[in-house]
Amino acid sequence: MSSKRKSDKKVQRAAMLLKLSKKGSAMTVNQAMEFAGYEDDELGNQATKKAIYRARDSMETPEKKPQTSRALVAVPANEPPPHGMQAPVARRIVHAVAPTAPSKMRLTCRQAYGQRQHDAEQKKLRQEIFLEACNMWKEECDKKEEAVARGEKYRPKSAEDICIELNQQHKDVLDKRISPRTVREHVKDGRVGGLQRRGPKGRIPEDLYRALCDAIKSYAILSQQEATKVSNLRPGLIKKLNAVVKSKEGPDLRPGRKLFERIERDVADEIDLGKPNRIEQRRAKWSTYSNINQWFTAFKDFLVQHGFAEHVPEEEWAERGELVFG
DNA sequence: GAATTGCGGACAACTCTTGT
DNA sequence: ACAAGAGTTGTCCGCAATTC
Repeated sequence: MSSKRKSDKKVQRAAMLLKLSKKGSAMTVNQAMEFAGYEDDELGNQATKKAIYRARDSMETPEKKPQTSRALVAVPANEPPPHGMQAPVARRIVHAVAPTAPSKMRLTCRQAYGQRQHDAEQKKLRQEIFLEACNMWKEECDKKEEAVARGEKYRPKSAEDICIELNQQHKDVLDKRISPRTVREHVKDGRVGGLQRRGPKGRIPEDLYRALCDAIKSYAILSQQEATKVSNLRPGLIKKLNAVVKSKEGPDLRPGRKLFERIERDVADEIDLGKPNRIEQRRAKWSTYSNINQWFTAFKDFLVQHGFAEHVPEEEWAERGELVFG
């Protein structure tokens, strides 16, 4: 077989893989080339890639990519959900292995709370890193502009490189990397404030929304300190929030659990609505009168026993106090 | 060849509808 | 009244094509 025919076969194989991968999972052209038998040094060849694209396009039109449900990972009970559940790479792998919708598996309360807290922390961290990337790239763009104005040449660091650098720096703590695509868009549009949440804007003004978050946070923290309302804290809060929504004039808000869930997501890293504050509960227990009294009695005995102080008879306490140091 | 951009799917947050 | 699913809409971001 001639080398040309061999190479044609590889192009056809890669094109077929690329086409088939569109049906259930996304495969990059490089991956298709690897599977088709191309060597590592051939993977960067643009001409070959173009030939593969042409071959793919000349094949019959692939079926429309089916809608896939979110990747759901089964988590053993009583264990927090694993980190990295939402990594984009993982999503694609799940699609490739199971294109049909997997049956949903409910998380336990503890897993769900753990997941919410983890998500909120990740959101904050990602926001900070994203802002840093935007600032860095903007600085590079400004430098380039200034250099051009002076008639000089300046090769700016690319958004891609900046993101690679930051993602590498934070790879141990960041589940989902930041994308240079988004950094470029934000800087070009002059957007400040970092990543915005997806979806339409809510109807509640920002200051009111923050006030609601603070109110729920305070209420939850106080309840947790009592450590007595574990079982009904969440539903109780939903009912109270609904009552507030219904009683106030302003934006047309409908009562329901959705608003509460939104607030819960936003404050999840600061409180945990599913558990009593055991540490606070213990602290409260320690700080009772009898405990403090016991500590001081023991401390008094220690001081007298080791000769740091002298015990005063009870009838002289009013005049000299309970202990005399010296 | 590296960097950027257009396209489109995925996703998230919302509203609306329907069933209980 | 409430829960759950469907539908809608705006944003994010991966891929491939295009530009520099």
